[in-house]
Amino acid sequence: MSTLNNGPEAAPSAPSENAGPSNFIRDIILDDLKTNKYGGRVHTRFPPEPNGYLHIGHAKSININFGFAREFNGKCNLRFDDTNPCKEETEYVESIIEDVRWLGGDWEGRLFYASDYFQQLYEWAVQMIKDGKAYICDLTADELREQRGTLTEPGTESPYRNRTVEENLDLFERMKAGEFPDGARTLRAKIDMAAKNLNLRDPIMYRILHADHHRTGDKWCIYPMYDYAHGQCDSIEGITHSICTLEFEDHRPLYDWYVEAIGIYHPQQIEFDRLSITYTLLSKRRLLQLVQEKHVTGWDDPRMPTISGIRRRGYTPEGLKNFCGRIGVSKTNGITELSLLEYSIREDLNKSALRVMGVLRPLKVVIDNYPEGQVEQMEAVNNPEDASAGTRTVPFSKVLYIEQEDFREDPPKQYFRLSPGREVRLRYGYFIKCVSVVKDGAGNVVEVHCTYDPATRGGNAPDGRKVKATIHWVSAEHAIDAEVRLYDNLFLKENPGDVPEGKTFLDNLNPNSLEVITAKLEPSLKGAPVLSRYQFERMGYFCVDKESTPDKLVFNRTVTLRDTWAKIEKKSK
RNA sequence: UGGGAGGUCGUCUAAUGGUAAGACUGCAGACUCUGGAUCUGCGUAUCGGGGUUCGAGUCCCUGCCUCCCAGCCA
Repeated sequence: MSTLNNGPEAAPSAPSENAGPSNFIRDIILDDLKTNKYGGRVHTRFPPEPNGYLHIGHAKSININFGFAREFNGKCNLRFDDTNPCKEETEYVESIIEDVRWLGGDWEGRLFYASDYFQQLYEWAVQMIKDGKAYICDLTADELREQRGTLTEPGTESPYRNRTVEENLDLFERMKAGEFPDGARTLRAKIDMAAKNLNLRDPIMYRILHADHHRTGDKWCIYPMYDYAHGQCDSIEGITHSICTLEFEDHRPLYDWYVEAIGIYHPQQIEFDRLSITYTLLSKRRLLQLVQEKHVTGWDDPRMPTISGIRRRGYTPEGLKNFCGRIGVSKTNGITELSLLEYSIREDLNKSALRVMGVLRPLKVVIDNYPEGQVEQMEAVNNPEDASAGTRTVPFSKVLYIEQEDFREDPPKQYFRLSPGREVRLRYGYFIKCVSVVKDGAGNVVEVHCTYDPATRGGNAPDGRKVKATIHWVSAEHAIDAEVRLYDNLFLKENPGDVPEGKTFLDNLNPNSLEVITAKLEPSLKGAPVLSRYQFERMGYFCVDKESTPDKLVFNRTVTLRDTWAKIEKKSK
């Protein structure tokens, strides 16, 4: 660390300059590098099963696996764990590829499938049979379950455990040839029916499944189990650090057992904690249920925590990456607050999103002393955080819309916005003062009349007087309509899975997670392309939805801005 | 009551026997043509009990709590 010779030509110090806070996996890698355990290599893999769409939890894993590869000048493969033909589909493969790429994962052409290795896996199984390490078992699923024992009691050995090698070979060959129906027999590893770890009680290596596989079609009717496949796939690909989630901790002894039994290169499995976020469900099974039962419009519904959903919602890869950096990596199973995710997204959007004015819930304002028919082009800053984003003009005229919540006939204490007799600034416009209101039959204010001060053009008063509020607006004549979809949490409870007897997570669904309104937007938004992101000043970040058309703009609210006033108001109640 | 893994501010993460730190949240304030952003300040934590040590979040013993495991799922 200390360089005595720290002149300009001094060698760069330790490779961990951009490493950020430490975590236990990085420590392991660093240590392996130091001891030259893998010849200086770092090679990880991201191994999704194509049985659903990727979600934020996977983003964490992607960041870890591709991140370490990048950090240590290593490699990260994308590998589909497709050993169960009954659940896996090409649609999922395609969405996963798109999502990993969007998140910045670069597999550099190393796109693999467990199914690429079916033949090799089969040959190793034959080898294990010949070595007396595996046998064909005729027990039914029910019988097997009974004989497995329990958490506290050992299992009993299968009556088929001691078949001859010849008989096992013959039966396995015939299993492969399709002679037996689904479930009739299995190939089992001969380990120890009394093992404390249930995974070691003669686990199943192959099962018979007469099902079409999304890639191999009907070539196979026997399929390897996850445990029998995963370590060997890692081994074939030369993976050094096989990083997975905590629930596989119990499987590591089996992972190790297989690669040792076969006698091949032995990668190391390392487990970290799965991500959970408040008010959010991250379980493929339940997300699938939400889709199938149409509680949401699809996997990419912007309320879904899927990558495709949050992409459509307007989240950015950079924001997600920052979030992953903040949550860290450990082995404690905690629950991360949604506010941290939202903070990370806002942080990125604040730097990059163009500012525009849009009125979500319009209230008509007439400026009594503004010349009828006059239109002025007001100059507005596109992004105060980025001068290079430049400026644009926004039309100003006699009749405007402002936000309903920016006017109060009876303003509470601390309310700075427009109210009778009070002067506020229209952003990039003029100071206006409310002189009267028009009400409907029910007594609701439907129109506000103001006067403007021509000397305040652009937003500043030459006499130096101040206003306490600046509000956004659009010119009624020039505004364009847009559908805006306002989202709230999909679930009402911090932990959606926390349900009383007889209820399900569906009972925690937020009935108001989506509100659709028609907003009035400044005309510069005309033709905004799908997926483009904006900040509607003072309201939040919004993203053009894929259903948007040139004739009908559709925006999704990505996330609101921090709203100090809402907090004050809530507190005073 | 078997095996495995964990327990540090409200939340997430650091501290690798030597001053318990950072971020988010919350609260207070400054600034502001976004009640945004930014800035400043404040607050709260080592699961309990023993022990080793000059010194323990860290090592040892013990107790408590939480999570995972009995798919021919991954």
